[in-house]
Formats: sequence, structure tokens, C-alpha cells
Amino acid sequence: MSGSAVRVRFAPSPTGSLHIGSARTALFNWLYARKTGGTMVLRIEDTDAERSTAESYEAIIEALQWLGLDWDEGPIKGGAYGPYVQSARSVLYHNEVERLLASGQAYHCFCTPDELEEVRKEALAAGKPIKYDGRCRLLPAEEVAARVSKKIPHVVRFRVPPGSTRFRDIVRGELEFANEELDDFVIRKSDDRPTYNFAVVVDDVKMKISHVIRGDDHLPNTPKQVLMYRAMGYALPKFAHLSMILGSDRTRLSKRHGATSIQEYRRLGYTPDGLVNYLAMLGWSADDKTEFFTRSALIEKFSLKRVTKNPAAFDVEKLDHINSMHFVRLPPLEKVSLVYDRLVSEHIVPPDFGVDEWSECRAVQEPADAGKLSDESFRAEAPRLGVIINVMGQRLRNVAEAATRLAYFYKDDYPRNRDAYVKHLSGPEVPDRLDAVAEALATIETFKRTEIESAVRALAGRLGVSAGDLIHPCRVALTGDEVSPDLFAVIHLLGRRKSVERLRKAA
RNA sequence: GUCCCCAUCGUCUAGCCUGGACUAGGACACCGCCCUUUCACGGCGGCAACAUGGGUUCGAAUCCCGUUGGGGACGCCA
Repeated sequence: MSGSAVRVRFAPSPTGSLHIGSARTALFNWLYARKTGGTMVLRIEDTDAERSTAESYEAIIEALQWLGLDWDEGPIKGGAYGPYVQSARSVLYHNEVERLLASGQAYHCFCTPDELEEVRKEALAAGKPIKYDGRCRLLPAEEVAARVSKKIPHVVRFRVPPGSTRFRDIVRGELEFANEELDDFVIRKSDDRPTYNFAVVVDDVKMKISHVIRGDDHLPNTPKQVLMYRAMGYALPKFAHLSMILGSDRTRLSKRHGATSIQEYRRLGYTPDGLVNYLAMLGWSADDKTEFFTRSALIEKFSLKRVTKNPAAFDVEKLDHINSMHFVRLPPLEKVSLVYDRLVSEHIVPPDFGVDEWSECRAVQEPADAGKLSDESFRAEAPRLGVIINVMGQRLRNVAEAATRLAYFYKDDYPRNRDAYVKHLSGPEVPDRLDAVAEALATIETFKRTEIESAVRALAGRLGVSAGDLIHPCRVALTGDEVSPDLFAVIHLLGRRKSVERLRKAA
């Protein structure tokens, strides 16, 4: 095995859903692995017995899968350096703690949480650094042995040496921390589990992680970890600390800024590619212009060297924009399927949507591979929906819009824009015109888009009005709004019966 | 409070390392015009930034220091 092989890891703790910020961290790790032909490891950090839940674990796995961020080693996949769940790695941590204890680089501490809290409060009140004072450092060996054998609850602390700790960060360059700012932190809790800082180091070593790419909220942990690598005699990985993602007001991204989990964005109708593209732009750029990236382009262009240092504010409008670029480029059948599911879940399309209720044009264009789909009602509607989506074109920017913008194709209680009614349907001349159009539609021979258009334009000529004088009121009468795709296509897709019915009703 | 990180249009960013080609480029949003039966898309144009003070230098967005502002970390959470 080559010592220079790239191995990165994403190490979430299963204490909630996959957050936007964590997803970005996962993405950058993934991109780096895919870019370099390295290995992506997924490790579950569940050393907090209290807060870790199976639901969170499931949610995170599912969100990663949905985003298309796959891993080469980890839960489900397995791998040579497992197990990949920290709660199953106790013996590894235990051995390393014993080694540190034996070499005197760690020691037992019997201070109770209450005592420590006391000390912390005092320090805060006195305006001093909040840190453990190292009072158990000097406990004689016999005393320690006695207390341990008496099963007095205790933790193990790392003995921080004097001096300072330097390391290099790929994003930030050379960094130095004074060790006196660090206190003798806990590496093994009284329940015998390792703490995060310790488990991370042991796992990253044992899993041969070459690059630690994580959020910069971990920066203050890094000197502690560096110290432990050295104390245990292991080589350092390379570090890359990513800036945080902030809310629109530049404070920590939280619920009050809107959706914060990947799951929520999924429900809102964003596509994985759109979300991934946007997330990649938060803290990274390929050059001064490009910002639309397919997944493979992202992999091809990605580089840790071009990661920015300053924190980025999450901007939903930009997300919408990037997402829409991906949405409009979706393969037709995929888009149809996505929109269809949305329409059903929003109750726009009833599950048993009528066989010949609306469509004289249902069979106009059979998507080539619609036959592959097994859902019968989908197969029945896919051709017409495909045409609808086609005429909607770029007007349909995401799945979420489908429910409101396509409703009038499927049911009669679609949204109505009051202003549009007032503007286009309130004139005294309107009823006659609508009736005339209805009559024309009822009598033309072939109900095709082009025929419909010439019939309406001819009618306008006979009435001595402009085509627009007929088109605008018809659009409102048929769709409930003054905004829609090409009116003649809409009429065609609505079908003769519905079109005539709505025009007469509005007249 | 202590320590750390960061600082270019409202927002995401390019440029910074390796000072000069920067009257600071692109994108989102916003505004105007064009296209068009409406809207969207598209095209064209506009608005809009080097936080601040001091150095270094012939020359600073770019290098150094201070200030200010923002963020993070200070747990037997991760």
C-alpha cells in the first residue's frame, strides 16, 4: 500500500439530520477523493451515548445517498479498517489510552463535574482563561492505584507539554498555538468511552487518513490532536479547515434562517445536482467565471488550493438560480417523473387521474421509454405531462413550482389571480369575445395547435380586433392568470371540451 | 473574559502567495431596453466593493503592524 494514497473521511455524529454545513464538508472530502482517485471513508462518531440515535444515523446515510456522495469504506460498504462506528472500536481506544498512561503522557483525574464547574465559574468571574488547573497531575502513583481499585469515578487526561504547537493547514497556511492556552483535556470519560478529540486521532491514524478536511470550528481542536499524534508517535495527516457557512445575516446558520438540513431541501424540491453545485460554490471557485458545474466537471476542476478562507453566507436566491439551471437540463423522462410525483403528492393529480377526462391530445407524443415505467397511472399521463413540461420550457424552474403553475391542466380549482381577472375579464365586450372563441374552438375540425391558432386569428380579423384582444382574456379564463405558456398550446393540451367549458363559464 | 480565525459590490466570488497590464472581472438579486400574444428564458446596458489608520515601496486590493467589525473555540458534546 502506497504511503501517499489519498484517504479522506467524513465523520458525522448521529445526533441530528445532515446539516448544510456538514454536507458541504462531506462534499469537499468526496470531491477531493474522487479528484485524486483516493478513498472516501464514512465513519460514525457516536461516542456520545446520550445523544446518538439510530434515526439520525439513518437520516444522515439517506441524505448522503440522495446527494450522491458515495463512500468507499464505511457502514454498509465495510472495508479493511473497520469497524466504522466508534462505539464498536472501544478496544482500540483503550489500548492507546493505556500506552499514554504508561508513558506518563496521560494521567487519572478524580475531580467531579461539580468541582470543575466551580473552578470554571471562578475563572470566568476573575476574567482568567477557563481551563482545568491540573490539580490531579501530581497525585502519587499509590494514591491513584488505590482510588482506581476502589472504583472511584475518574477520567483520564492528556498531559499537555509546555511550549507551542505548530502545524500547516492547506487552507490557512502555517498556524501556531501556545500550549499554555490548552488545558489537560479529557481523553477518556468516566463511562470509559473516549472523548471526541482522542477517538478522532486514533481513528484517523488507524484508518490511515491522509487528509483531514473538516469545518473550521475544529481549528482550536487541532493543536490538541497534533499533540496526541506526537505523543503516540504517529505521523501527522494534512489538515484543511473549511470556513463555516453563515446565515443571510452572517450569524451562525440556524433554523431561523430557514431550512438547514439536506432533508428539508430535498422536500422543497431541489435536485441533488443543483444542491451539490451550489454547496461547492460556497467556499470554492474554479476560476473567475464558471459557476454551473455538472458533477463530473466539479470533480475535474476541484482543488483544495482554491478553497476560500472567509466564511460564506447561504443565499437561497442563488441556490434557486443554480438549481434551476440543473432542473431545466434534466433528461425529459426524469423531469416528467419528478414533476408527476410532485403533482400527486400535492394532490394536483389524483392517483386515478381520469382516462379520457381531459385529453384529446394525450397520445400526441409518447416518450420513447415511458414503457419502462411500471406505474400505470403515470404511464397514462406521462405523454401529456411531457408535452406540458415541454411547452412550459424554462418557465418551470423547479419541481416546487409545478404544483401551482400546472394546476389548471389538472383540475378546475386552480389558483386564480384576481388582478388578472379585473384587468382582462371585466370589460363589457369580453363575454361576446369569449363566446366567439368558444364557438370557434367547438367547431374547428382538427383540434391541433396550429389549427387553433389560425382559427383564433381569423376570428380576430372578422371581429376587427387584434389577436391580443382575444388572447389575453382567453388566457385568464383558461388558466386563471395572465401568465402562461403559448396560449394555443395551452388550449390544445387542455383539450376541446375543457377549453370550451371554461370559456363559456367565464363569458 | 481568554485564545484563534476571517475581512473585495447587499450576497457568492476572481484578483492577493509571485506588488505595476485593476479606470477591480464574473454571477445572484435589483433597474432599464430588446425579443414576444402574456410571463419566463435569452440578448444588451445600468446600479454597486478593495472596512479603517499607519507603514514598506517609484508604485499596494495585493506585503507588514495597529484599530474596528464579524465568526469560532474555550464540556466527562462532537
